[in-house]
Amino acid sequence: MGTPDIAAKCLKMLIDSSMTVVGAVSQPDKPKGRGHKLMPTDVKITATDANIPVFQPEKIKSGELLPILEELKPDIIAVVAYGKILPKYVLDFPKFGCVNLHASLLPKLRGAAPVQWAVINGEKETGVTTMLMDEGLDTGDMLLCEKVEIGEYETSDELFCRIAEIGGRLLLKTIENIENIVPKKQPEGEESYAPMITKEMAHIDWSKPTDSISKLICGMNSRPMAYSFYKDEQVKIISAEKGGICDGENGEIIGFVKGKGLQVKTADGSIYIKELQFSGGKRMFSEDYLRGHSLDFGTVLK
RNA sequence: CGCGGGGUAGAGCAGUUUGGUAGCUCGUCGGGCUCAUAACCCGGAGGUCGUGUGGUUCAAAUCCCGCCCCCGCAA
Repeated sequence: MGTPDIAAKCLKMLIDSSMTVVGAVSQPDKPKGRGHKLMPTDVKITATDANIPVFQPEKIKSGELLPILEELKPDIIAVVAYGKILPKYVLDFPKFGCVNLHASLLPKLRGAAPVQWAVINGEKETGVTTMLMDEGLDTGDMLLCEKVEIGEYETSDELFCRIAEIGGRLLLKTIENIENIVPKKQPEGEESYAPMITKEMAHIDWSKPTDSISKLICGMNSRPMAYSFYKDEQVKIISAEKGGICDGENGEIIGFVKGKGLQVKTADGSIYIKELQFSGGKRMFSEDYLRGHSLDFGTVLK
């Protein structure tokens, strides 16, 4: 059971393994993208390609999944970013339970956006954990886990990519050895949460320190992308590099430094904006942007 | 039928309203200057203006029609 790309990647790994995948469950297709076109979910695409039956119930809380479970008779259910809480009747159905892959070292960063928050918080490492699901939010007993390092300027997207790979392998390993792995309770007192990322969280506060802004920019890449306002116009800051101390107001565009980018002052230093994107425009290096547009230096980004 | 912006030289843009010589900044190549530092001056190369062998016209980057692609918002 799963929905987006990471789930599809795991599904693909399971399909290619010695396991028999009897069916896939995904969120219903929703209109998305420009023009509100109905798009199939990534899991649906992968499953369909492999001729595996796909089910997309609107609701599952009140038993909607039961007939499907009874027909497929799964020994185990793998869940990756499905997007709905699983009710007890589903959790209890398979002989070996429901195994979930979560992109953090539990009990840290439980919730919807563990990868982004690991980056935004400036963690040096995070990881992936597989667990036996219970009715709580990422509270099940842990099966296997693996650490993953986070690079200095690594974006959420890049990290996600690596985590999908590592996580997929871990999930496979967990399922293959499910009978021999002893579940461990999650240690208490170390819980933290990673709520869904909202647009507002991506709004850069230039009165914060350089490190924290730099991490926000990486963490919000590529969705929703950190942003600020230049004279009432929204600018997405795609990538940036940390810079040294300079004079000026927080958020002020100090100038342009060749090979680095637009220098903007922060609480304790500055940041060089390498790539940016104005609304309606496409993303480009700040150097390229300045060839066709003029920016007033001294303007304070809000 | 969600709303909107755009495709012009290697890059970023103007020109389209009011059809009539293909323009600007950067880069690049050649030369000069020697400090004015997102450095300056002079000169050169580089473009089927997304696409149709589309329509209108004496004449289309510009007006009309079809198609392709990119991007912002909203979901």
